[in-house]
Amino acid sequence: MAEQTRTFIQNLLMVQSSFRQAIQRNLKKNNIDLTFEMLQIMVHLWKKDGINQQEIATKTFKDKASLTYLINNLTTRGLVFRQEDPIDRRNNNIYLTELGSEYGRKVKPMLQEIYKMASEKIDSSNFDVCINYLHDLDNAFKDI
Amino acid sequence: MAEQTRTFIQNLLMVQSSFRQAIQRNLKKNNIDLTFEMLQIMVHLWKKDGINQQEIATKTFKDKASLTYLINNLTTRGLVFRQEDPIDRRNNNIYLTELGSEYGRKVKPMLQEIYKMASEKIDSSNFDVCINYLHDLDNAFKDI
DNA sequence: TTATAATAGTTAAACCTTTAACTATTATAA
DNA sequence: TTATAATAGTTAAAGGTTTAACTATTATAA
Repeated sequence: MAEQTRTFIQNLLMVQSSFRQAIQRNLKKNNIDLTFEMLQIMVHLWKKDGINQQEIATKTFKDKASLTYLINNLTTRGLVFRQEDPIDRRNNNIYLTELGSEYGRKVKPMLQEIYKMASEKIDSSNFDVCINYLHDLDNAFKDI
Repeated sequence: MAEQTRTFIQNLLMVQSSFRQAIQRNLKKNNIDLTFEMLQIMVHLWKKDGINQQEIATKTFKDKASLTYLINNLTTRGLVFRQEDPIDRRNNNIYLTELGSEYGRKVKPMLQEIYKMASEKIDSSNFDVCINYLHDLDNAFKDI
């Protein structure tokens, strides 16, 4: 029923906002000079660097033009650098600097703690149902 | 468990992105010159105008500074106007213009159709569980 | 092989968000 | 009553997003 979907989206945007604020608040509290968006990029690079901008864009649901901007900003801060892929010269592979890796050792535990604290207030038995709900919505919107 | 929450947030951001794109796509298809953000404001005004900027900000999970910007933009397009509240002169009450109301008669059915189409692909029996999941997450992040 | 299409990235312009400092107004407590 | 706090809104600066047009490179099909 349409009104349920409307309500769900409303609440989804609410969570997106409170999540964002929680992240920003904790970055600040820990004196970490990163924006929410930069962090989104870095999280993926801490898992695996040397991936190109388009891959990062896809993983973070961002536009490739946003990636140009964000990678510029992260480069300026000395956290990452671009390296042209010798096999396919259209690609810029993005690598962490030593400083970029170091940030990870500080920030990843902070993130883990945030997720852990949130998890303790959630009834995890509903996880699968809720993830499916999100997937169904995502597929629906992609076709509309 | 923390990894579930991490996954949920990831998927939530995915849905937020596909929802946004669906809205933008359909606005464009129907030649409606509104951004996603302007639409968020207008949706609330079509329900009830004469509310102040802070109320709109709260309802849309936006900052009051964003509202100043967005109301300026909507005013420029001739869709709304500000009116100082005579009872509490700190407030700007926002009213629809005739053009703003007219937009609603075109855009509201489009939105309703989007929600309706999405709803048809969702198992609505899980709605309550999923809304509660969102509320729990929201409360958790507000405390972190 | 060569023309064409697809892909990765950049740029510029317009738009939106966030933060902090600021003004104006109203509420509250000593 | 008056000083103080709280609330609504604005502003400026820095940052992020979106779109379309663009370049460079690689893949594909005639």
